[in-house]
Parts: sequence; structure tokens; C-alpha cells
Amino acid sequence: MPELPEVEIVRRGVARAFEGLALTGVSVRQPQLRWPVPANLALLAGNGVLREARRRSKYLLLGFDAGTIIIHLGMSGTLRRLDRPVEPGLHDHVDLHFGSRTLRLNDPRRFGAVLWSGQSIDATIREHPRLAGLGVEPFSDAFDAGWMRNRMRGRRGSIKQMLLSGQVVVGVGNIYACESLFRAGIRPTVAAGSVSLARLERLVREIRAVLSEAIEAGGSSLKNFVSSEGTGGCFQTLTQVYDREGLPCRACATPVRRIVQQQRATYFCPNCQRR
DNA sequence: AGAATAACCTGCGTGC
DNA sequence: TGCACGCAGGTTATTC
Repeated sequence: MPELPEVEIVRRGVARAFEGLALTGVSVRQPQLRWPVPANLALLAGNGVLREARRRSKYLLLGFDAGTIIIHLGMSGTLRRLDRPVEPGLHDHVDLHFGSRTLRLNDPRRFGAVLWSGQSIDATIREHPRLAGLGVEPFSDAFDAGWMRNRMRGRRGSIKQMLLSGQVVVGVGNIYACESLFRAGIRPTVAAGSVSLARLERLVREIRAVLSEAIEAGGSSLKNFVSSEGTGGCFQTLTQVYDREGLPCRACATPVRRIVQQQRATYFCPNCQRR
């Protein structure tokens, strides 16, 4: 589900509606997500004020004085803002209550996570096992072609696989990996270590561009992605190759091809992406 | 170390 | 209509 643009949109909604409010309670109805949800989250957070909602990779980090709530939406998670009591439905796993306002996590497939770190957001990003060791943020100065080349030197796995791994750059999932490789004219199957510096420079530009445009468009809503305000995005109507198998390439009219890499669908134009 | 594979889940669309 | 099957935005664990 959510890749960087979708998580960023959720983060903005949460920041706007919840920063400065005190956490007054947590309801955990179904703790079985990727890892068990700590049942005593509210106690851990010390009923403190939400100071900041930040994003690192596809993780949402809610900073309190006592520590940080870490949320991942997995494939199917949504976070919704409720301004009055609403009867919980199927897969409404966790509620974070801030007085009369509630942040509700729904996640049918349960690949998401809600974790607690007793550290600040900054320390959590540096030291938490799930977050330490992630690649750089795509909009940071550290992300450039030289960095990519260094991280991918000697790698024989495909460039698409490296993008998805999060070891080089984070936030790029299946949709935006396909889209950025198309826009950079790179065949998704080529060995990561064999891509020239010039082509990596183009890839860096296109990754940033496609992520920015997706944020502008409100993200991609394939099945169930919505913002915390309940609105869906429209980037899925703007994709060049993703989910367009057999349809004409928007640039050259060659039929878009679909292959499978690492058990994930890859879409590309065999004419525009020759190597 | 790096690469490949299975696994974790539910829901939806398709085709018989 | 009902049912089997394949597929879905992500990540981790286990192999070799």
C-alpha cells in the first residue's frame, strides 16, 4: 500500500490535527499485527502531548516527551481522524485517543505495526533496530548518483530490486520503482552495479520528481489508501507503466510489459527502457 | 555478504 | 451463485 508519498500525506494530516494534543488513552482491540502491539502504550507515553509527527522511510513517528510511537501501515493500513465516537468496525485494530479526537488504525492484512520506543524521535531513527541501517531519504542532500553508485557497486541483483530493498534509498515501493525506472529509461532487470553514473544521475532526478508529483496528487489509491481525512489520491491515473500491462506506452505506444521480479510485478516499456 | 525464496494476512476480481 | 485461484502499495526470516 503506502509508499513514501502516501505515508507523507498521512503524516501531514496527523501533524495538522493532532500535534499539541495530549494522548489520553489507547484502545488495542486486535494486537496481532506484524508484531504484537504493546497493550500499555498509553502508560508508556505517559499521557503526554504529541510534540511532532515525523516520517522516516515509510514509518510514521509520533514523538512524545516519554518516547516515540512507531507506526507502519504495511500493505493495507490506514490511519483515520475521528472527531466524535464511532463504533469500531472490522480490522480497526488500534485507537489513539487525544481527548475527544481519535486516530484509528485499520489494517485488514495486518502487515502493519505499532511499536514503542522509549527514546526521542531522533534517537529512535538512529538506533531502533527497524530504522537504523535504512538507506537515505530521497529528498536529503545525501541522496545523489555518487551515493547510489557506491552502495550498488558490485551488486549483481537488479536495479529494481535494489530500489525496493531500502538499502540505498528509502520510500520507493513497487509503483514508484516502476515509474522512476521508466522515466529514467532504465530496464528494471539490469544489474544494479552496472548502471552508469550518468544514468544514476537521471534516476535520482526522476525518483525525486515522481515522488513529488505523487505527493502533489494526494498519493496513489489502488484499493484502500486514504489520507487521515478520508480522501483518496489520484496518482494511479497518472502512472506511465504501473498496472498498464498490454496498454500502449504513453511515450511510444509500444505495449507495456509485465514481468515478475522477486515475487513482485514489474511493468516497463521494452522500447523506452532498453538497458 | 549477497541473493533467492517463503512467509506473514485478508479481500477482491476473474473465470469456470 | 459459488468456488478456486491469482493477485495486491511491504517487510522479515530462512536458506544457500
